[in-house]
Amino acid sequence: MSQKNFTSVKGCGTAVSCQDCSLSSLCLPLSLHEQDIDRLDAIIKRGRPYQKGQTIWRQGEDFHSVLALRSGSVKSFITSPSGEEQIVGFHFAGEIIGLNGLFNKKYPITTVALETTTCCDIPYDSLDALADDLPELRDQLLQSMSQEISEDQQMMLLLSKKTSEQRLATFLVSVSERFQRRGYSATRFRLTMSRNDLGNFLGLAVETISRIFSKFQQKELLRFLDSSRDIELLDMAKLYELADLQDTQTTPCGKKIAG
Amino acid sequence: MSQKNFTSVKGCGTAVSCQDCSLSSLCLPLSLHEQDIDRLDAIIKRGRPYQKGQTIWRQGEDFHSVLALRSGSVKSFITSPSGEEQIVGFHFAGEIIGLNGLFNKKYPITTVALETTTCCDIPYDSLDALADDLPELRDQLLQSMSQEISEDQQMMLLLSKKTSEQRLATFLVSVSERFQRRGYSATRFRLTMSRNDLGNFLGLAVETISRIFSKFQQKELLRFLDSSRDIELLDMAKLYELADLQDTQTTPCGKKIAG
DNA sequence: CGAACTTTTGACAGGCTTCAAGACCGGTGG
DNA sequence: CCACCGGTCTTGAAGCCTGTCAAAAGTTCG
Repeated sequence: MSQKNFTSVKGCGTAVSCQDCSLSSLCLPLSLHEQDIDRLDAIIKRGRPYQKGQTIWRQGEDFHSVLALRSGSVKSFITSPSGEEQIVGFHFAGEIIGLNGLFNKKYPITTVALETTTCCDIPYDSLDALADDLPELRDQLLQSMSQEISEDQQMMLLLSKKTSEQRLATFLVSVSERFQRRGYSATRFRLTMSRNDLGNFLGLAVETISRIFSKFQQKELLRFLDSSRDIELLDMAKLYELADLQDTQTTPCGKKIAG
Repeated sequence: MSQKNFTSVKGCGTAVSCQDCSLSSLCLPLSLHEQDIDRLDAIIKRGRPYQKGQTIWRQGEDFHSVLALRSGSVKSFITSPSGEEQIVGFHFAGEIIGLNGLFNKKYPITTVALETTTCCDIPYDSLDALADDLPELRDQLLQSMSQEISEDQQMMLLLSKKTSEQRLATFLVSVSERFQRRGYSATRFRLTMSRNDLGNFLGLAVETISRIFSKFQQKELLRFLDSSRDIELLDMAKLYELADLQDTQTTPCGKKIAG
């Protein structure tokens, strides 16, 4: 099964500068002046891609930089002392991850690539220094984190109050909105995470995820294309109704594009 | 039933400046110079106390300021379109609330006093201006939010993976640590929230909360003093074991003192 | 092509919710 | 001071949603 186009990022090759990157409007929605963007551009390191399953950073590791995802997708999870794992978010191209390593200067989560993933590495020391001069950048960082808090709290509501059907509907609608905002189809996309990951994230067993997907197909709310990972949403209205979503500004089930 | 001493805050009357406030080491853990504290002090407004049940701000309201709680306690919750409410945190004296209103310039949560509560009002415009000059203050704000993200994510794990007993144990141990850090007893304190609030927060029915408390009393893990709100923890070791807590830096079930 | 993994589907069980009723508590007024 | 009332808390019984166990079908990749 080949990677679908709508999850890949074009026009942002390894040599491209921030200013020319097609993601700049996503990962740099702040109103930076051209020269400021150049300064940010100067501190960014473009590393080699992470392969599927590769760990980007591990919980407890020293915090050193934040990453702007240029293509691909990742999952982040926390691990309890007894070994229980909880996925706390999926992230796609155009999103910035790792900011929550700020507290305590250690990454509080483990982040793993769900597919081949490329990203821009932004050393935090440099970012911090740059933020000294640029109030807009500071605001951007604060807002990103503020938004993440809201999203996590909506996840708390999901995990605490919603039924399995509502949870999956919420997830699908949220992901749909994120893709749409990024210019891709809102109704057809690839789920790069396994059913297992999905269940873990939504607080459900794998089997339950599978069952709800089957039920949704019977109800003709959605269907799968070539594989069980390529999905088409057929009845957005019903899905939205099921989801009982807060508003269009923040959604649970992973972070939207900052800003 | 009179208010227990260990939840009240002494030496921080209405006329006291930040510098002399007994909470300064809690709500101002940042390494501000004396003159900087004076500047912060100057922008803080000390309003009249909120009564039990009174709303401090409502979800969707325009964001204008953050609050430093000087005494009392509050609960914060989000409301879904269908009216479902989810408590996302309890806050006690020495904690700063409202920072997550930053994103979108609206409060994403409703906050209500659980008892008579006094607080310092910090207008965000002033705080923002002050942060321009004080890198330490900026770091403090970022770290507070970063910490809250970690705590919310541990709540996700709790809601997604833990049993009812583990949830309640986690809550008790977390609250205990927060009180201890503030200099109060780690084993005897007053639960200012109702069983209903507790259940809502932990994703359990009121009846379940009640049943687990009974079970914990049978097991002699804890006992209640005069009322069902005044608790004494008898077996911290067992409670910790049950809780399966991440580490001592961040705990779910509400925010610790920032810093 | 085969091994390992993922996904689906069925049967059953269990933890928690729901429903119901009674006990307890805290505040009010006679 | 005490009786009363509304709300909170506790306890029991029954039911359901979701998890667990098991097995088969589908998918991926060397």
